[in-house]
Amino acid sequence: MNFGAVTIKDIAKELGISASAVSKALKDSHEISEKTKKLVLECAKKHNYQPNPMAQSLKRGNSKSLGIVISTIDNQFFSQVINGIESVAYSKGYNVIITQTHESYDLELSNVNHLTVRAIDGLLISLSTETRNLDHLKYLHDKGLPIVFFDRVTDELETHSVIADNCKGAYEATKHLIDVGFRKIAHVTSSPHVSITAERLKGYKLALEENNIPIDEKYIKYCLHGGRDLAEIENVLAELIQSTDRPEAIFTASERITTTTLTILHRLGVKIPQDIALLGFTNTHLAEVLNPSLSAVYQPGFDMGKKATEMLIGLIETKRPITEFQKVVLPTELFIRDSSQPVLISK
Amino acid sequence: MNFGAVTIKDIAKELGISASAVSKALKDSHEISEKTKKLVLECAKKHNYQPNPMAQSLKRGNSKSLGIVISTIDNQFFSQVINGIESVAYSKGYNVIITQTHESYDLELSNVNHLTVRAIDGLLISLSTETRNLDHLKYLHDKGLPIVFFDRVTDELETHSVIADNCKGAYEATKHLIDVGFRKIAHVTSSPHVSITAERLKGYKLALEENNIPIDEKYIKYCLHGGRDLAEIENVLAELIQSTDRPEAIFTASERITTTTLTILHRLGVKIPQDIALLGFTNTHLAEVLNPSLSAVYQPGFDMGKKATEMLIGLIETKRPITEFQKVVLPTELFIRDSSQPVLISK
DNA sequence: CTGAAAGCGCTAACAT
DNA sequence: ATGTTAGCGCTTTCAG
Repeated sequence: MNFGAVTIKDIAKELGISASAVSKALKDSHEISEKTKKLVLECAKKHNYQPNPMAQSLKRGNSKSLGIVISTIDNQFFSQVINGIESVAYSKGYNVIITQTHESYDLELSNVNHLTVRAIDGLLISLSTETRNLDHLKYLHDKGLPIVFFDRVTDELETHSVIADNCKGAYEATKHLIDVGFRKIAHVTSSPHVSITAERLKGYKLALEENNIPIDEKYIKYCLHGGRDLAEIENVLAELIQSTDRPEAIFTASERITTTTLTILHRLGVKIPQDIALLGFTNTHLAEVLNPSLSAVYQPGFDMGKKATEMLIGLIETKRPITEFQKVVLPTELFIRDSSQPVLISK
Repeated sequence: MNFGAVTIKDIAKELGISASAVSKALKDSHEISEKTKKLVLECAKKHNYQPNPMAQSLKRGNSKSLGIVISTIDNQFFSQVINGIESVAYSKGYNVIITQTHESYDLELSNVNHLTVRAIDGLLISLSTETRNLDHLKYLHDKGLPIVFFDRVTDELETHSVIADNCKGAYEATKHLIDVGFRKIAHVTSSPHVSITAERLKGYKLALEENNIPIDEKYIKYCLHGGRDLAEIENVLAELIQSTDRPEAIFTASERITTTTLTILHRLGVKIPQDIALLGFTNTHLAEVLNPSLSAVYQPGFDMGKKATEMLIGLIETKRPITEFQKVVLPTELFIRDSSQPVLISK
């Protein structure tokens, strides 16, 4: 708390004027004389006066804070998003409360509840892998809470959203694998109920179709919990590797699945890219120093956070109700490195 | 905000009783009849009553939130610390406001100010690399704000702190490098004004001394901004590499310096460990799949956050003033991988 | 057992 | 130009 805080009352008393005069002077009201203003400002500075945000919030009915719900902070992509969010939130006087779902619906529910109980002015959310029922968000949205979705979004609520161009990113990635000569390309992805899964899958299939490669469902593997635990991805990879018709390349669909796949293949002694090539969505800045250097689809995490927050604050601060909702799509970037090359160019 | 929120007043009106009765019933006061309590509880549940936290805070003079100041969230070590912090904060009903200094004193100053203005009940801080003057924290501490330091700490304030056993971690790392046969061991570290720098340097020197290796100042390189930008580390590494007496191994002192060093050496075409061996502090879960797999000193980030938060909440919630302050030291773990081996055992 | 009233710090409509 | 008052939602004496 505002320890030993000086209040408006204290200043009023010291100056022998009323509290409301001080309040008005502090916000440079036209109905206060210059002399008094100067006096008040000086006194406030002298005592390092800071308005009590609780009192202001109670009065104004806002909290100047934004809630964020993501799967986990311990993830390059999301920490970049958070950096983007903070870069605009702080400059507009909002602070930010981050909560993590760890891909669990129950945690998402309790986090959203916790946040709204704690009084936020708006919510930024990337849905958990498990989430299928959106009633908790619809309820709040109907009550008037501004919400902006990013990354894992939904069409069930009418509001703004920001995503990467997942379909195109996946398309380019798959096309690259085809271009360098692979035809048996597996796709390891998250739960089919998550928006990004569908979008990335679409891009993957598109690239195959365009190149007359039949889509083989046994090469498409879902991790229902988004790869929250290693075992989930281990099982899926074991199936692919032990398959009689083993894929030549794997295209992985998320930060965690990508890096975990690399780790598991390493442990299994599967050589990349000789035994199996690998390319995946990841924002790790270590991609070029991995073994082998990792071909990657990079998402503009920082910009995504930035854009989502701008839109959210727009929703919060606008007077009239919004009727037009935007779906912002940000481009991804494809980085070709060694892990997706059919012949390893060793250094 | 609590959108369309039901207040105590609303419940009171609906039930035809007074607001204070409702308030008391809600906290199961002994001076309210069981019958009324049941009525109130039912009504509250029916309308999904949530107390307004602003009003409660204003009344109680606390905010149930903790401020965190770290250098950056985009860092495995710190994101693990945050996970630890949240694990205890939420369970005790506190929420958490994270701010980043990006190693800048000015940002630290404005963040700390922002946080206290926003009314926090306590502060968890890892000092920025640039910070030398602690007046901003002393001032708040004197006013009674509970503060717990972690990671980069100071002796200038009398309060709890939690650190890794940096000296021992550095000692073990250096000793390992000596044991496998290196004698020319460089140390690339952060600013000499930061606590962890001194501690790690001490361990480094201790290991050298114990093995009768003279300490050579030209092998000790400081990054005054903690390696905030690449160029800083590039310069330092260039000096080491171009030295006529090039070191055989480098021991790096922080998450960012370690991973950046690996990246730069890669780009320069310096082979690890053949040309130069590398071992450093890092918490990245990708260490084993780096090229080469990276020998690392691992800090218990999660436990550090957990412990620091437990102590902070202890300070906040205790009635009587604390006189005994603890300095908790958590063990590090050394992982030997390929990057520190004099002969690479290739797979 | 229940209610009335005051007050946390700030603001704004309404006096003066 | 300045002061008075009421009230945001909740808690806590203090009366009844």
